[in-house]
Amino acid sequence: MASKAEERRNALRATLIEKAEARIASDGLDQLRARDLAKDAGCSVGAIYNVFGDLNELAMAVNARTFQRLGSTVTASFAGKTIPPRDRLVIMSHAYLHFAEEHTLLWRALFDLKMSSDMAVPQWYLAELQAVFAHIAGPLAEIFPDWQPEKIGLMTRALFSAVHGIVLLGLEKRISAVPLDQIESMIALVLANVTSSK
Amino acid sequence: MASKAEERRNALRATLIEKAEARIASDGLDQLRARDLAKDAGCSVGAIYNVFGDLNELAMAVNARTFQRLGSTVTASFAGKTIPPRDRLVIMSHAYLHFAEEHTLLWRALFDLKMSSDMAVPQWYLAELQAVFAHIAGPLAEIFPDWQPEKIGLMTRALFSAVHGIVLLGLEKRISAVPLDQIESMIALVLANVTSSK
DNA sequence: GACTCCCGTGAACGGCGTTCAACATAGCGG
DNA sequence: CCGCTATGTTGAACGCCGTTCACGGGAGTC
Repeated sequence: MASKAEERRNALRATLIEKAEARIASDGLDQLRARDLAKDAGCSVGAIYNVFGDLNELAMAVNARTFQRLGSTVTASFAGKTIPPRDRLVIMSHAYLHFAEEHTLLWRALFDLKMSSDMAVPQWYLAELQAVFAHIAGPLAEIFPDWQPEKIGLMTRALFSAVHGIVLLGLEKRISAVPLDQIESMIALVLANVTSSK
Repeated sequence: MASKAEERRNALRATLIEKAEARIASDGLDQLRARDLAKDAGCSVGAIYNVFGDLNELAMAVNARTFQRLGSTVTASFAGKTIPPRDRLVIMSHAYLHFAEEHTLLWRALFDLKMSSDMAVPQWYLAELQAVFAHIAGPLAEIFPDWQPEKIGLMTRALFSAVHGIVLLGLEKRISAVPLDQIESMIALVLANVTSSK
């Protein structure tokens, strides 16, 4: 049976993801080195390539975890409470901001990784994204009951992108070190104006 | 006199910037190679390092040009015309979008370059950014004459970041290949709702 | 014409991701 | 319990990268 071998393989896979995540979290995706990783995981460099095709695949696996944790955090921010749709959008956005701020390098790795080259976008990626979009589209449909689904969809993506942009540039130190509560204000300001009925 | 030498040095500097820009525009910042560049410019690899400290400095010089052209494009989009402040914001944003779409790789290099490490943010960078902010703050002050300058400044940065985010994710193929006119609609949708008086 | 200084040159260096021939080991039929 | 094979593991080696530096040649000076 291959259970022994497969078990070790899965154990190594888990270890590699864990160590890679730690290294990305502390030093950034661009500082991930195969030799460092082998040392961290107590294996040889070649062993990495028996589990993952290349370092990108490993980084993808880390991103999958990060993305899921991000989704859970955003979902948990409003779950179980009864909150007006406008406030729900603000609370979710703030949850997104705080996740990005607390796990900046892991969060950045989600977008720094270039997967355009060869393979298609993985399934889990689109699934998580759709879940996030659904969380935004729901409140929007409540706020604008007369809007067509297409317009709701467009606004959903627009709002997600807008909040993402505010968080991205707000956390970027070189442009302007914006205090966290000011970034919160920016998000609230934009969302309040966008979602206020005319 | 050092005029002969200095002349050649400046000529090489200009050539290197030109060739580097061409290579970034066609292949992206991460495909910029010192050896390729030396071949393009007809010099040795070492000569590059007599003009620039490293390839980052050269990429910075390319970014400076790109940033100035971006600023000119956005400014020209509404110059000389008398346009209501709301429409001016939309027109500027669309000019930003089209510049990013037409010079995607050069535009992306503006943000991909990591200058956090050692040196301070260059002066031209902040100056150009302030010019862009001024173009946004003007219309905003017209639309919201009763807002405090601090709130105008916050909204200025928020709107810039939001539009940037919409353009960024809209042009990102992996998330969803959004047609250009849909990105325009998203920007218009957000700006219309943000700048509409309640 | 000789001397000096400076700058372009490209081979060399260290570090990277990735590969692969050599080796170790686990599973298995006898 | 013993070979035999097939699969997993290893780390030296490969090719490519940015960057450096000892060398050689050409310009400026007397």
